[in-house]
Amino acid sequence: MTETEETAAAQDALTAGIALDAAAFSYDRLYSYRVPDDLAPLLRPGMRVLVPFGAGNRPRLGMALTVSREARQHTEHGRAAVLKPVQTVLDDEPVLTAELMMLVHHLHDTTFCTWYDAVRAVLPGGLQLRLDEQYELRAIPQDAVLTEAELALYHAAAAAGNAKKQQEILSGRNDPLKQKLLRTLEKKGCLSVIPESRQRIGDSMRRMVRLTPGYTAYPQDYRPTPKQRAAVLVLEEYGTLSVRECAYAAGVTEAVITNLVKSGIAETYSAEQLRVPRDAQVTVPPENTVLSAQQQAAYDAAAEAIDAGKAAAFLLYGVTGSGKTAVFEQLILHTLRKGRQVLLLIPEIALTPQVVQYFQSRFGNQVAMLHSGLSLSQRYDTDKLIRRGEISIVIGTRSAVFAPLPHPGLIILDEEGEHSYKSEQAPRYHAAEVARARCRYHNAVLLLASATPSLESRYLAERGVYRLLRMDQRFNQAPLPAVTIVDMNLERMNGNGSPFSVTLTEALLENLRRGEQSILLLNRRGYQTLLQCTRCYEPVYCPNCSVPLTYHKKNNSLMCHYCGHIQPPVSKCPKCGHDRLRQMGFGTQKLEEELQSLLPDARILRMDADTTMTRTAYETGFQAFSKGEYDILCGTQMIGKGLDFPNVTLVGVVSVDKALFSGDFRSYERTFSLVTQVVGRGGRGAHPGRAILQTYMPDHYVLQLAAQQDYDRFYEEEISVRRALLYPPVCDICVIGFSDFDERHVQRAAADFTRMLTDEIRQKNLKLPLRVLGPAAAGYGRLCGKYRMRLLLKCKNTAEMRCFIRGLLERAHKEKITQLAAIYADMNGDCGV
DNA sequence: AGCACGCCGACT
DNA sequence: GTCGGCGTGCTC
Repeated sequence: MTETEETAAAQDALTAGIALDAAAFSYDRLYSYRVPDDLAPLLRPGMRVLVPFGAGNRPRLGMALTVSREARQHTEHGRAAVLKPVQTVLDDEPVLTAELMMLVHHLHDTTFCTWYDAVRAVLPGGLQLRLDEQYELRAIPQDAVLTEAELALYHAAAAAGNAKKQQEILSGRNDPLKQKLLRTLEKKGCLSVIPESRQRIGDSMRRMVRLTPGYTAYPQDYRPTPKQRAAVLVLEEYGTLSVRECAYAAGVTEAVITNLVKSGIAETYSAEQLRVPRDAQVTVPPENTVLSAQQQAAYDAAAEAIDAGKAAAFLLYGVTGSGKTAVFEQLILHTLRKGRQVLLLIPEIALTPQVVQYFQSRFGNQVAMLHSGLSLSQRYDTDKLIRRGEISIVIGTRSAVFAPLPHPGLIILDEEGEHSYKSEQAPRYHAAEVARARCRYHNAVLLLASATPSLESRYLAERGVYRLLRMDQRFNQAPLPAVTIVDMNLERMNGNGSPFSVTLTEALLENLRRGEQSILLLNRRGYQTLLQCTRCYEPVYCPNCSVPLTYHKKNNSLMCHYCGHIQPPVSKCPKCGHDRLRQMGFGTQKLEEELQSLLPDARILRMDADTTMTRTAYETGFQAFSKGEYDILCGTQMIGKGLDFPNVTLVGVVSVDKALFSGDFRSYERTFSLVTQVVGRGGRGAHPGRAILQTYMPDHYVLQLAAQQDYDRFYEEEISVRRALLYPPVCDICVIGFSDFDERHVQRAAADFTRMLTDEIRQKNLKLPLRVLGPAAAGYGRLCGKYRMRLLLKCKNTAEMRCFIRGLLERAHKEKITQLAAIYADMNGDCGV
């Protein structure tokens, strides 16, 4: 077809808008492809395709976001752009719903990611495709001239014993040289390369067996052998079984079943097998729950909004122990009765088992959990059940916000201020933002809940964006623990060098005597947190990070908590060679040890990232503690969350002082939240609780307010600081991050970018409010061997501003700054670390 | 990222 | 004259 013919024929050609996999930010856009006539009936938006891309027309994976008949697009010169054709359609059915495609656009508009980054985020987990190649040798054409290397590879492959060996020899994975040979061989006609997409996960099927209607009607017409007879008896008893189970139950091999089928006595068929448990029983009917007056008021407000069928957002501020979970439960019941589904997000994977258990005991098999810790096949099956409408309640972590529920009516974010709701990789989204977009789309209700709402959410509630619901009384009027602040300076002056103040020690002993449980918080894991030279005072640093190494006693090694580096302990200072090092600080391991020697009879459970590597460890730990198998639970912040422990009457905060000064403007907020939550763990049952807060800064207002559980005062204090210093939520902050293994590269990239930014502001005569801070080394200047710098842009997060930043990133690539260092932009991301 | 195009020096 | 170095620019 000549170009003119093609132009005429293509006036209203079927065109697909494709998001390309593995496209770098600099050339990422929606590419238009022609849909050939034979693929036109197959291709719909939300399906994956292979398309030829670039000068070499190498097949690329892509997602069709639009399929439409539209007039031909034109290039700048007015000449009709010649579109390449879609090569293969990979899905039979769309894998993305219209709503998920809306979310792809939303993510792309708001988070400086590529189109396919956004696609990957919303794509149900089990559906990730991998691109692969298959090779077929052809006869060498007569006129072909091959190089020696080409000939060698060709003959090696031709001599391979079998097809599998041949593929192995030819496979050019991770071998650029071989890749090149394969391309030239293909060009010379000696080889065909067939692109293949591999879906690693599919439906799991099981061979089932049952008796035939013929046999059931006239069993006397058949003559089974004795072994077959045994299998028939099993089938008569159970009706239908898997072939395997049947053979096992009858004590015969599967060959016997095969013969049963041959003789027409039985028949087999395949049935779907789910790789997720579906055996939950309702033991606590939610209809029986009785709410307190405050709970009822919060429930009524949200339930009314659900009935109204219009998008609405609530911030539920409920003090620790006010019974938020019961409100969730009743709102879920209400939503299900409307025929709609519910999404409940929680901040940590480790919390899912107990939360899922709570809701499964009330809603049975309608509940499923979804998080990145599931195996691909579990995710695949869960997604399938959700799409099919067999799941009405999804409980999960951040990524579950994309769960393909057909028509959610309620989305809940529990502990909404937790920073795990913000993704730290592209797409750098916040689950609350995505949830808001989903609620707008479905006219659903968003419920953000916390005992210590983030400043951002509380601010939005004040501005009327969220409706504020308050629950400031504890359920059953249980009193808040009485908090004592202990000045550790006085303890040291009085000669107490141990991590436990006299007050805390006595309280622990008292609790032990009474048979009541205690919780101890220390936000440092490991044994000793620092190894320091006694001459030059230099701590022993991680070779890859600007972080001191932590000594772990269990494996007698020094570990880095950021990059995972492990090394044997050193006996000489790496800096000055001095051979006397002293161990400083203490972590949860040492805390446990000292606690044990202080209270030899106490049964102590330690929980931190080291003891809860597996999720079951967390679950069994929590269960054992709530059953009373331990007296004391000590650990890092993870013990501050989770469900009730009614028998806990003492909460001790051993130390959180360091958290107050982590270098992030949010460090006060986080510390307040941590202390408030862990203090609120106590005194939920019959006995009143007490809390002891050890600190070297007893007068610090954050600790004072946390001790009083006075969130409102804390908010007022903190918001005035944010106003004065211009920090979120009063403005937005966009972090521009730079990183590379070479320190000078990072410095030059950051400097060049900043220069370019100032130039761009002047040139474009930018009217948007913008204040530039930095560039400066990131909190930890080096992590995992990479040097890191950052530039902070205080700005207003508008479409215009994002467009400006996007432009900067593109220009950074054009000016080759991205060759010096990796650059990312993150709106309202983490400004510390 | 990959690939082609194009403009320079070293070679048959 | 031509082969191949890699700097530059584009990718529907």
